[in-house]
Amino acid sequence: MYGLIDCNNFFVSCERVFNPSLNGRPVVVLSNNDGCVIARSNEAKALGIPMGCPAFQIKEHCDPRQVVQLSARHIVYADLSHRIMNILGSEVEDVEVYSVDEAFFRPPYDDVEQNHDFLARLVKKVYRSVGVPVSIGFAPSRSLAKIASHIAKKDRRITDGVYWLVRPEAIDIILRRTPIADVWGIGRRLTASLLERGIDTAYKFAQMPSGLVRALYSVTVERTQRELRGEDCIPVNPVNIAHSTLMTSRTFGHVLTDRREVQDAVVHFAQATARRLRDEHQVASTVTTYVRGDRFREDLPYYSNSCEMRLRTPSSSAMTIVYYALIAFNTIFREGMAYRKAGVMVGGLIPDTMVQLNVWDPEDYPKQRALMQAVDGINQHYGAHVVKLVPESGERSWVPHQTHLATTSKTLRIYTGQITKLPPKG
DNA sequence: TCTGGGGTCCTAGGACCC
DNA sequence: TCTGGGGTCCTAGGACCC
Repeated sequence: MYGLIDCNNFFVSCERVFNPSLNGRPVVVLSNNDGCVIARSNEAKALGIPMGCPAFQIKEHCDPRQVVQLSARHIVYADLSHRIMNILGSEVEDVEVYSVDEAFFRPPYDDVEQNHDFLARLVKKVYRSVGVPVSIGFAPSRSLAKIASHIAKKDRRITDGVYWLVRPEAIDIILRRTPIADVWGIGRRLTASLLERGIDTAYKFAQMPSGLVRALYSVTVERTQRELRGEDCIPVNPVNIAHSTLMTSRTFGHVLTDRREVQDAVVHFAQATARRLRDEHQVASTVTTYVRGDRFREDLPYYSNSCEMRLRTPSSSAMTIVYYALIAFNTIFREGMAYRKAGVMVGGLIPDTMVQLNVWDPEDYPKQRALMQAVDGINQHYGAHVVKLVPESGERSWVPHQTHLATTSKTLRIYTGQITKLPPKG
């Protein structure tokens, strides 16, 4: 049996924790550059604003003046997420954090009624202590738990925020009412393909011969099908386990053409990625830099390219990651092109305790490691960017804009890292 | 005027080997 | 005329997720 806890309209709910006047109003949270809608309150959903809607198209769905638009503050959301996951971890076993606003877990009782009561209390406890409303579903498989949690969310009044799908007859009834597109793991392409075959509900999909599903699509899709039949077979990677790739990328606030300006961004992304590597106690075997133009500007030449570098010795040192990211950047940068986005990705990650030193490597691994520890220590103490190792111009002409940041109290600005402890004078 | 960021897994096909 | 067979490893690209 699996439980799934899912935060309702998570980013909007987080903003409401700090600004209760947003309650009851249509609120959306916007992605970087205030580009797309990435979270909607129920009121905003009711106005017909779709997920992923570009901000400038909100007016096609309603009067934009009635909608509160907020720039995303992911640091705040991550923190509230941790608090919720900690509460969950203190109440149930086998928590698998699946995303910032979702986690699977094992419900504690054999009896469904007992579980329901216990989890309904958990929903209340999370709301009381963190202020974010959550929904919980539980079922024999994760895919069914997903469907159950959606019902729990939708019919909150009658479900206490908890819904279970356990008896086969009940599962059948619900699957008949579940559009195929709503099944976890069935995206746009698969939906289109299945609809062509007349498969429009989760129930019809579950009834297809497994061999056919396997032959037409893949083992992944077949597993999803078995999940709907109540079999537990999706190996959700315990996210507490290390990543296998890490990426930092941004769409710039505007198109850049100057090499220095784009390079600035690449250096910044490489440093940020190296920092995350060290936080995870991992080292990278490859570094990839990519750049691309603005896919919506037909008046500019479009160019997109990437280059992967293999490191002689896996590393998490900012100097090394930046060094390779810049070699890759210089390989792909073309004068005369217009750049709107860049990113640095590291791959082939392994625990930093497992590095094989390469005797031919001129880089002095232990020294670099000690240096990075010192840098991280200083930055930890005095605030994020006191010490940098590599030249950034400081102009940061690439920085995305965020014009709808919530005005907040000083306490919250400290809390979100907008104000940090200053170094002592002298 | 304005269109996000960060991940995972699977498969097909090529290189290479015996 | 005839031109093996099977295995592994790697990579690029597609599909999906939140």
